[in-house]
Amino acid sequence: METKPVKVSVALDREAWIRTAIAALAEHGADALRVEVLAKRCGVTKGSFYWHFKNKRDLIEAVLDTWKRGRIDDIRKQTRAEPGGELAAIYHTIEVYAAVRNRKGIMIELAVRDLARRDAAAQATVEEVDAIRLDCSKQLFIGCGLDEREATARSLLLYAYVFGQSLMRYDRYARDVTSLRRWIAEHIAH
Amino acid sequence: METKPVKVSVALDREAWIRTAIAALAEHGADALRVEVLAKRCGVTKGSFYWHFKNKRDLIEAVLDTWKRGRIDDIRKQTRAEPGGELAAIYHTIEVYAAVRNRKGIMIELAVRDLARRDAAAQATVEEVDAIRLDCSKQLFIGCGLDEREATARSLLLYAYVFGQSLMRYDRYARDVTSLRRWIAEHIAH
DNA sequence: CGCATTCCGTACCGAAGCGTATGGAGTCCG
DNA sequence: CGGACTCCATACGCTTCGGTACGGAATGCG
Repeated sequence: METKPVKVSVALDREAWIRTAIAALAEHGADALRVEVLAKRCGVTKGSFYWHFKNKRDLIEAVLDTWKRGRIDDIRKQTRAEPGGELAAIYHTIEVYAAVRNRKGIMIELAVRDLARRDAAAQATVEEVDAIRLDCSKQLFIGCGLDEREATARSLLLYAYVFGQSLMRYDRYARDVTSLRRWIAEHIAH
Repeated sequence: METKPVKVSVALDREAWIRTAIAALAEHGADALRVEVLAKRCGVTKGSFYWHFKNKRDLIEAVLDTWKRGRIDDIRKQTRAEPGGELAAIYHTIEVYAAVRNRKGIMIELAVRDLARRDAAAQATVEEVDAIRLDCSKQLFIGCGLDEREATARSLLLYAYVFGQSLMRYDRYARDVTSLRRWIAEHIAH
């Protein structure tokens, strides 16, 4: 019982490392997960790191787990649409990933997907999150009255579009990017 | 004049390094561009590398340049559609990036885009290629009779979809992935 | 007070990375 | 034959990274 405050403190510091790691992931990509670099960022040294984590792999898996839980929570929130609000939820999902705002979240998303190309655990994490995302989005489309096949397809198109769009820079491609995005969002939604 | 055969040979070896680098890029991602690793792959040592290249940066820019020229050539070919064949060219473009086949090309594409997030030169290269791709694709849609706004939007949607789709694993998402992809391709094309 | 636990700093090791210097084998050419 | 040039191997220095070992300050607790 008396170990409770201690463990809380430990958990906090471990969480601080994970938060710093995710921030580094957002700013410098997947290869920014270097122990001494993160230590400097935390204002401590490696000694602290190897107290809280078994090794680098331990941190990576903790980061993946934290990221996964955060994504799943977000998905649940966005999908918890009252009947009749499905279309609005769909538009909201598209807009959340529309570059400008939420840039940090997008950068993390891309960094994790980059990790997934060389790391089986990251690959599994991404697949799990994507499966939930696709399914929840599909339910929204079904709630709009679409049949199974169309809902499935539109859901995949939605996420493939938002991720692919975050890989590109099309500022100069069109005069009115906002109008462009709106057309696409409408074309995906219905 | 007599230096001609020599220079050809030199160019060939330099090209061999670049080809090896691009192959490593496809297999192990952006951080696979390491001098000694590539040297082992080429069956030589660093001594050869630093004869053909000033430094690692020199190789990266050569790789980017080679990739850029290859992409632009491909785009020109795919877009050189005879009048009336625009729609077929659009479908072909989508199918080329549909994961299964051409996996190597997709992996290179993702690796270069990963580089672009931390490297200004790579960023510029990607932007240049994307600009041409989007423009050529837009012309195809215009050739199908669409107005400027819709052609612009569908073109962006097309490329964002194919890139984003290559970031995901949706094998288990639907029973008939082929049917899924066909629905989406038709929805993007018209 | 004194001991144990928590948390972190320091020092060190081996591996791997980039880049340089230098020599040497082969080739071309007068 | 002999020099010059091409291409690469070897050896080295420097830095960074992951990981371990150990010590020490701080804190809590009997």
